[in-house]
Amino acid sequence: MTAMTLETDDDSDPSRPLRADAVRNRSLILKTAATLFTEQGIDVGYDEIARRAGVGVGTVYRRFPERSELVLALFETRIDQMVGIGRAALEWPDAWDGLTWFLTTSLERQVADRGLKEVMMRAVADDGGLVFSRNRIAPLLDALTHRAQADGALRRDVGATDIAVQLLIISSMSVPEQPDLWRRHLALFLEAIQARPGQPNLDGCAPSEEAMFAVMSRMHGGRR
Amino acid sequence: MTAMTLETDDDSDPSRPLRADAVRNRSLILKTAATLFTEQGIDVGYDEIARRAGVGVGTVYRRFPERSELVLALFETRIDQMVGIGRAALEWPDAWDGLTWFLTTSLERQVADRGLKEVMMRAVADDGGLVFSRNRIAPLLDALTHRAQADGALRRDVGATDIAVQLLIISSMSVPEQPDLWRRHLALFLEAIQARPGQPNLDGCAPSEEAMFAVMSRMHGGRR
DNA sequence: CACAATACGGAGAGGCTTCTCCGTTTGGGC
DNA sequence: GCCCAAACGGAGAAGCCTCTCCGTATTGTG
Repeated sequence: MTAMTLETDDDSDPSRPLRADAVRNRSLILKTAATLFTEQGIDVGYDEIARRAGVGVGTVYRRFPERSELVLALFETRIDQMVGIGRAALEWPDAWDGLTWFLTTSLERQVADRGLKEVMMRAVADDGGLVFSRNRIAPLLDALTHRAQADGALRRDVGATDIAVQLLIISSMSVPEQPDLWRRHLALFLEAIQARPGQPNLDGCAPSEEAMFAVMSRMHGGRR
Repeated sequence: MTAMTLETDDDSDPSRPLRADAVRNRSLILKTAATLFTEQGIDVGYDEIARRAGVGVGTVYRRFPERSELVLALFETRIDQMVGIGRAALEWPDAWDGLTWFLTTSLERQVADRGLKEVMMRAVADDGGLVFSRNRIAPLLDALTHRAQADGALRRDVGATDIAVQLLIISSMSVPEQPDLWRRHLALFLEAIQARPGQPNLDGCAPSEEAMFAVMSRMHGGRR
């Protein structure tokens, strides 16, 4: 399920391989963190990860001095998949259906995985090591937006950042009490952004990058 | 600006009046907290309040052992105003316009006052002393919803709780970078919930009280 | 098998809150 | 003006993080 591909640690000498016990512990930590991140989000304490992995805190810090290294090692493949979904959506014959499918599928994944949802949010808001995922997904959403507008299906006064903000907001609507609540509100949003004759124009303009950052970090409380 | 009407403290003997210095400090604290709550939200540390009011922390804790007492003392009148707005909205000749006006006006107030926004959220999510405000506003939103539906202006498959959830979510969209962003998204939401011929039906059902609670507490991180 | 080099564990330092407690000050009835 | 109840201030206890450090254990190489 998880990558193991990254050379996140042993910063000094890249050739020196990890000792056998270190390798064992590293994957123990990754496996444990994967579970904890999905269930409780990417802010679980290192102490908790260490305890559940049966290692000392020191070991976790030694292997992943930056939390973002741990997060990246675990979510890289999932972000790759999101990018894949975006590209596939661009291939759909109908632009609107492609956009719809992209939003639905992204949300399905984010709703099932609290960690992923947070990664997507922080990817926008953080100045840390997660920005890269924003840089990979934003152009896709842009392309999907423009394509649907060119097609006359999406209203011209909404921007990709409007959609991004709503996407992340709607993803916060998944609660155990009513797991499909987000689908209703996605449906409502989709109806709202569909181009329709005689539609009044929206005031203002789509959020700037900075405004979107601000909304996102406000939304989750914004750690570190 | 603030109430001073509540008998929040001196729990033991209600007859015993506060000493002059206590009264002076109490209103100092209220004045300071009013500013801090509006600017930084209702979770500012008591230490901060005490420092800015020029009193000791002990004094703040003595006067307001429960944070909710302090919050209530400060937001009661503002909540009264919200109720007033709701009632006024019900008087509008056109049901849809009344609902629209209510949502816009509530949001204007919440956006200008971080504390108020949080109070409205917690009023929903908390089991603390704030539930009462939820109990006062919910019936009004209910009435506004039903009225607009009876009028054929509001689609019948959205519930008051759908609107409540969106209301609070949109209020989180106010950021200094783009202070009017929320207006765009309110406009979109309003278009989405307007009744229109040949509209597809929404799946699922409006959030239960519990689901709404859960969304709200998740939204802000949910203290205490 | 010996002995670096490497890695381990977890106590505890440091930083942040919230909240308590008690020695000192202040108020106001007499 | 005296005196005690009432109120004050703020040091510090307690809880909860993150992160470091160092004595001990494990690895694998010559």
